[in-house]
Amino acid sequence: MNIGQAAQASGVSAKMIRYYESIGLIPKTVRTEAGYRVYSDHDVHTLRFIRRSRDLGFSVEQIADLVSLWQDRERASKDVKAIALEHVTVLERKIRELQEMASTLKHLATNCHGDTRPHCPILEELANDEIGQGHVKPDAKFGVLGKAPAR
Amino acid sequence: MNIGQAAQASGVSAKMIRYYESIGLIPKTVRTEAGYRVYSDHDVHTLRFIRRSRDLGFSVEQIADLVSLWQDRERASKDVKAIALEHVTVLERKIRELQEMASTLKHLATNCHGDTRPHCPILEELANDEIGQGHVKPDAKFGVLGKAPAR
DNA sequence: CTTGACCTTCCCATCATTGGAAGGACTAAA
DNA sequence: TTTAGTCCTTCCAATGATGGGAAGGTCAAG
Repeated sequence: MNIGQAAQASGVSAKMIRYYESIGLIPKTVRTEAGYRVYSDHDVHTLRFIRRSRDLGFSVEQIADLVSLWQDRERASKDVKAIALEHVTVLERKIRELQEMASTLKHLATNCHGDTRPHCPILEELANDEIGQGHVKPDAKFGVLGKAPAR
Repeated sequence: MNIGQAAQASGVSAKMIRYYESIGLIPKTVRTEAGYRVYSDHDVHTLRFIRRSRDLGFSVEQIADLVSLWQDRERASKDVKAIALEHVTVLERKIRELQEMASTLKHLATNCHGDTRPHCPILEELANDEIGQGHVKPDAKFGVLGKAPAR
């Protein structure tokens, strides 16, 4: 099957399939004489594995590890579990950061009349020189809201 | 004061100050004869406002709106509140997505022995062809974990 | 043989941020 | 005064995962 059909069947866009190939996450496929990439059901199975890993928020780097463990029949399940739990830790830290932002904002918004007058505690708080550098302090490796898988 | 001191005082890196200037979030500063940017306490105040907005996860675009409302003495507080609440909505959706990922992973990890044997429910689930396209389905505009403010 | 849907590669944009190179400016000490 | 070191300037590139689009080749149906 061609790349478009593999994309359809796996839920990974053709663009991303080519990208995954280019970075070595998936091996280079067989090509037709005309240069078209050809995919097997097995390839689609792998792409689905990758897509579900993405859906769970794993990075491409982690997915590479997961795929190689998946294909290794001698693997130790603790190696997989370690990746998963490490990721859970990151997710939970992110969740806490976002929750702190949301609760701060909700609190401020609660105290804001939201009418046509200019007085606004939200702006006052943002302009408050008393609050130090850190406060919530997003972690060094990951930001606030990222860019999109966007299927 | 020079850009380095303004960076120190505001918690916004010199790099970012130049960037914010280049995109018009802050106005161009006065320069010394040698071309050095010069900042006042007022400028630092604005930079702190911006930094705190970033800490709360607002996008640069939203911050531009907030800054202009902040500087507008005729503003209506409802305009500020609307931006804040819109952002809360986004944050909360993001939180739910991450929570779903984390709980799925924790559940899978619980069922994984995590020993030296190869059997692993985590990989089995990732490889499970029964699960459809969407399932958790990260939203279209924002991804899983983004890049960093990283102070 | 044409049309339209597919495929190819290549480059660009996103978002906020960091890193670094090349070169000029300033400051303190020798 | 020279020199070392730190600061500043601009410009270019990379990050991560993805989409958009152009220019051009291929294929199947009509």
